[in-house]
Amino acid sequence: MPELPEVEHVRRTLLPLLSQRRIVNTTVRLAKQVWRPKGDAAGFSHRLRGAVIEDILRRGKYLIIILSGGQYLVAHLRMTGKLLFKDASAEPDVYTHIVFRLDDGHQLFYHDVRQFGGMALWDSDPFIEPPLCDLGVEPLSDAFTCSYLWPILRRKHTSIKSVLLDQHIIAGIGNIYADEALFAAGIRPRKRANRLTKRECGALIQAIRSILAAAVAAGGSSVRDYRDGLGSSGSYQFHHAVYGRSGQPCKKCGTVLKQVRVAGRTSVYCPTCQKS
DNA sequence: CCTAACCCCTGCTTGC
DNA sequence: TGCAAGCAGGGGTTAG
Repeated sequence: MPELPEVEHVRRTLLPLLSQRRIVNTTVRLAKQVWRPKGDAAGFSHRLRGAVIEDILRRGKYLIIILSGGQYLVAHLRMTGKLLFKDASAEPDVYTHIVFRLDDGHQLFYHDVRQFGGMALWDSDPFIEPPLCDLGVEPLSDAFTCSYLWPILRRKHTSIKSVLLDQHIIAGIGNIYADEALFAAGIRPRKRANRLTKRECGALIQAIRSILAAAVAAGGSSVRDYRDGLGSSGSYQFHHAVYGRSGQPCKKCGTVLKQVRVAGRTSVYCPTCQKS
């Protein structure tokens, strides 16, 4: 469940290690994880040969590796995906589905137990086409304001939690940070989006900003699977107020935290601190 | 257009 | 102790 903070931390750990490295060989061990050209392991590997990694960007939960020659390697880790920087002697295990060998002998492993993630190779600007062009605002950018979010909330009849998880509205929030932000803003996950007050909208934006920033600084949350580019855990899970704490006392008021299903996701909240 | 449900997948947890 | 069912969930797709 890498969300924005985890993906951003992966980006930051990998960038200095991969920058200016040339991909000398690519081995695809599970073709379905090559999303573009779809399932074409040979074409994917062939086109990557000799490409130099120039930069790594992030948009929402996507990583965009900028390559020489006008190519772009776009990765989405979904639930259990990892991009791991390995030395020359490392051997891929059964969950390592793509192996990139670099000119300095190091390797980059795409590792994904549940095989939900994947990588796409573009030979033109991927930002102007789906799925990247359809993503909503970056929540840590200056564009994430009440004047952006409030008009959207007013026309949404679904739960506020569904809105936070909708990548077309805000890019990068997943189940962990949706629950944490709603707790910090004092709003229950099942509350209808169009029932929020403008004050609550403002509080929610502030909560999302501060929580995501703190989580990035902590290297993300390692709940089950998430590891950064060097295989290290993050530490923000120790700061979770509600996620994964159903049945335990609220850290603010002591009330037992409740668990409900919202938008098909498990959601934990404090019945006292969060208003419906 | 909008919203909810389903599906993909494997490892871990739960319950009998 | 063993085994099966349930759960975890991002996002594309399908159904209503």
